[in-house]
Amino acid sequence: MLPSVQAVAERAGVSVSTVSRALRGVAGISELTRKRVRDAADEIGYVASPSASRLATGRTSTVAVVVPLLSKWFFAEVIAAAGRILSGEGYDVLLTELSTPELRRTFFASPRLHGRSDGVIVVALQPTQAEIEVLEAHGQAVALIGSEHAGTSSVRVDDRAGGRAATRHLLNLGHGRIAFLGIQDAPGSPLGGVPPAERLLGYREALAEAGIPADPLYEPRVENTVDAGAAAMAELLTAKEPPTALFAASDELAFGALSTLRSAGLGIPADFSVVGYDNHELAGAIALTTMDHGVAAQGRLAAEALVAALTGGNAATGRITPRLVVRGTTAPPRSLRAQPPVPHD
Amino acid sequence: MLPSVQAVAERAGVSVSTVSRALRGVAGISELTRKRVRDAADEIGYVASPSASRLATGRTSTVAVVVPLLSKWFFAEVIAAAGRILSGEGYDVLLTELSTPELRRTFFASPRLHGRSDGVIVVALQPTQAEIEVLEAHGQAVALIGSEHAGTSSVRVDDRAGGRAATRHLLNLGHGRIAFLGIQDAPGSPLGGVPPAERLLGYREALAEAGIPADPLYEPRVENTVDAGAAAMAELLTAKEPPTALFAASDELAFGALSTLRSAGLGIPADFSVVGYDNHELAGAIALTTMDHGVAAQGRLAAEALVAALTGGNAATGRITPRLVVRGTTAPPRSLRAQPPVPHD
DNA sequence: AACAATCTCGCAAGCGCTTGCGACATTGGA
DNA sequence: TCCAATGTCGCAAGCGCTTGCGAGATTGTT
Repeated sequence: MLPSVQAVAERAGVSVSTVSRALRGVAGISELTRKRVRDAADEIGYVASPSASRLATGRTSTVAVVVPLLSKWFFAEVIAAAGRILSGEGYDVLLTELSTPELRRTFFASPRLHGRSDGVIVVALQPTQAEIEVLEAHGQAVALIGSEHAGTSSVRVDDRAGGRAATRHLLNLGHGRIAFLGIQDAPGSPLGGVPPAERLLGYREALAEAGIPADPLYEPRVENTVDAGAAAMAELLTAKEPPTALFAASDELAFGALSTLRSAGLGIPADFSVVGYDNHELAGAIALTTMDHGVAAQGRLAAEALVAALTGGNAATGRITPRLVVRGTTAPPRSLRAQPPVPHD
Repeated sequence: MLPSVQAVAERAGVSVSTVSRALRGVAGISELTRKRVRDAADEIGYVASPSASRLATGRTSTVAVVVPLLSKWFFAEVIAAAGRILSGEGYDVLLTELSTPELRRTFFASPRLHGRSDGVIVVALQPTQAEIEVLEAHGQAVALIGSEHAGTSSVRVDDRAGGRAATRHLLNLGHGRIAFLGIQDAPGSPLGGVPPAERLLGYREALAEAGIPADPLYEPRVENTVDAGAAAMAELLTAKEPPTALFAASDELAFGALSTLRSAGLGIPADFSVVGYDNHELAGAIALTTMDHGVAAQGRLAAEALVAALTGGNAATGRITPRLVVRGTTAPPRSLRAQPPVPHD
């Protein structure tokens, strides 16, 4: 039991209400007594009991961050970025990992957060309209990352543009046979929704622009893990006419693909080009060419939107356009490299 | 404003105190009325206000997890593992990132956590005895990861044994010139303490066992990043007599070293062997031989120890012995490979 | 000099739950 | 049949803070 308002009040010779107002900067207290109170509080090391003030005000100054899988770099990075904004604004951050469909279901069904947080940032997971409404019914302001819904704050990444850019980069290098390695929810994954197909659409658009027909065999979709990426790449190499380049929908998939390519004896980027998606913390270490979609920025924007909503603003949606980061895994296909450039026309 | 005890009490035709006791399983309530109360509560979707019960009981059912840097895999993994235990036990988990010395200082100086959490898991950061006492003075039970202090729970990794094992692996392969790449706090890092020198000690021990003198030039220490690892490796390659193998104190450093080695044209593991430390999520993707020190287990053990302490147990310390995971970055040195094995005596 | 407008601050009633204590009902034993 | 044990439940006093309202004190106006 640390000192209470009582103690401060006595020490400063004022009432508890004055202490409360003085310490929180409420108007109607003279500068002089305010200072006196502050000093008294400092002297005895007073700090208001969160539970008590939460009970009295009904606000918790806490926001929950909900992710499907904490240990993946993307989520950790988002949380870190959001957390910095949030704690800077005086909010506590409550962490919730919904790593199984079971957890996910009960989370959205029960009033779990009620009275625990004022708002929640939902990362990926693609909550349904109904699920969002449940959260709101329990007094939560909500901000979305990786999905969007009319009327609720969110940060939107233009993955279609990203997909286009990645693919065009490969096309511009001269590749004609470009495969796309997409993400598909594993059974038992908590994501509960089709992950962004936008990257695939961007890929197809770019191909169409170049007059190249889409080929289903070039569009495998697998679970988002290194191993799955490796396996899928191996599969692609067995095609009658294997691709000369790969656009992977995540860096992890790209990592897997690269490891398969390397152990297959293919030179990167001499024999095969790969571009990833994320600009993972370790993409640089592997020299992976990839799309940076501002992961930290996503967290930051969501946090800012939520704070705004919590302080009287209304729903806002941030936008991010991914940008290409060229490193060492992309180059013109071998077929083009020996011969001099063909004069156009 | 969701339903309160009042509402449940009226609906069930009992007093609020009975509702409270019935719902929390306190003895002294007949099974019949208990059920009646439970039903009433379910029907109107009642859930107790955390703030109110926290205020009344003085317990928060929350534990804080404090890390220096959230976005690093190690910390994310620890948090994830600890979080699963904690939420399984009914605790909320509060996240605190102390990414600057400034944040670190004010965190340990102020009663930040007071009334917010019942306990705290401090990961790395190596808090001083005094800092721990401050936490305890503010009513926190504490569990340590990556440091230890008499009387407080902690999980201890035998890094010396780990260092020995990694180095012996290299020695056993026949390497004689083995460098150690250690971790050193960057200025401005929040760690605030010398990171585990134990790995270095283990390395030296193994060397001594083999009768190989330690060489300061073979023991650079750098910031724990991929880039720093890459730079340090480059430096090592300029030695008059460069090493043929490296034991890196973290996988990130190893990643950096590998990238330097590869771009230097050295074959891995043909020309150079590397063993890391962590068994990073992506170590497999790179086929990195490394020491697994049960990162998730560390989080789990700390959480369990804390829960035990919170429920009346006393300080416990978990122990972990790292184990070697052999992958593709280690092999006998080139010098040994051409010639047939020498018959031992 | 008198009165209205402002400033400052204290009173007291909550916020929604927990819990010690006592009242009443029920049961069993003598 | 009477009394002591036991079992169930309600009363009411907090837990520590916030805040509407009103009382004095202070300042400015005419």
